[in-house]
Amino acid sequence: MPSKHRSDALAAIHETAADLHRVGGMDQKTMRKFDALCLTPIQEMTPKKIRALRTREKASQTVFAAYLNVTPGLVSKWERGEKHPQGASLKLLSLVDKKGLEVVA
Amino acid sequence: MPSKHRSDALAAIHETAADLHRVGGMDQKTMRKFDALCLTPIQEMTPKKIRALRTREKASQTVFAAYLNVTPGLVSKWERGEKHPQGASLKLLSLVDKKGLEVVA
DNA sequence: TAAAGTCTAGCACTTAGTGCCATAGATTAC
DNA sequence: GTAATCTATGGCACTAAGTGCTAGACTTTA
Repeated sequence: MPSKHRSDALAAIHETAADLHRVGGMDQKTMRKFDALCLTPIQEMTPKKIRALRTREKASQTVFAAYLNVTPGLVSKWERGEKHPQGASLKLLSLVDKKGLEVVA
Repeated sequence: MPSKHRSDALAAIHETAADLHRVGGMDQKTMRKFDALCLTPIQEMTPKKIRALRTREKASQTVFAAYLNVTPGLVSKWERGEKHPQGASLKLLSLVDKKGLEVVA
């Protein structure tokens, strides 16, 4: 069940080939919508994936939490399925998944 | 009023010079606490700073929100001071502030 | 003139996230 | 051997961040 706002970005791209051909004429300031297309899709994060991610980075829950600017207790809850990251938290986890902990340092 | 968990990372570092000298002997897997020290401090984000940040990146609220995986409405609320980003959201904004929108693409 | 993008705004609502504390199993120090 | 520290779980109460929806006004593009 993809939430509505997820498709807002996609909705912003209901421009067809006509726009694409125009991209060449855009200066860097206005080709925002096109950039949005290049966002890495965000997959859901299961408890197992989160823990695997953290252990892959060889960080304790406390340290991992510090990197994400959240509480250690929350990381524990994520890994036990008590709470489910979404929005900015999910984005941050995806970032770490893709690029490693260092990028958020 | 720095929240408690903010100092957890710092609390994890109540190791003195004795530990620091030991760092040389640590392998990469266990020098976590030391890494935590290198986290860029997170400053609070005022509405003005958020808007300045977004306009600096030349993104509409909708596109900006897409990057952060939040709703456009929330970005609007941040910029009007109706809601205050914290935790993962704040971390994400700080990241964009420091490294630009591209790093979260 | 219409269509679409941009932002504000309000309202109802859910639940993520915090704070605190107590427990217990590992490690490490002394 | 035992005290300290790190580790993680778990519970409980609570706040407010964040979502969803919708309508309005303004500006830009076609």
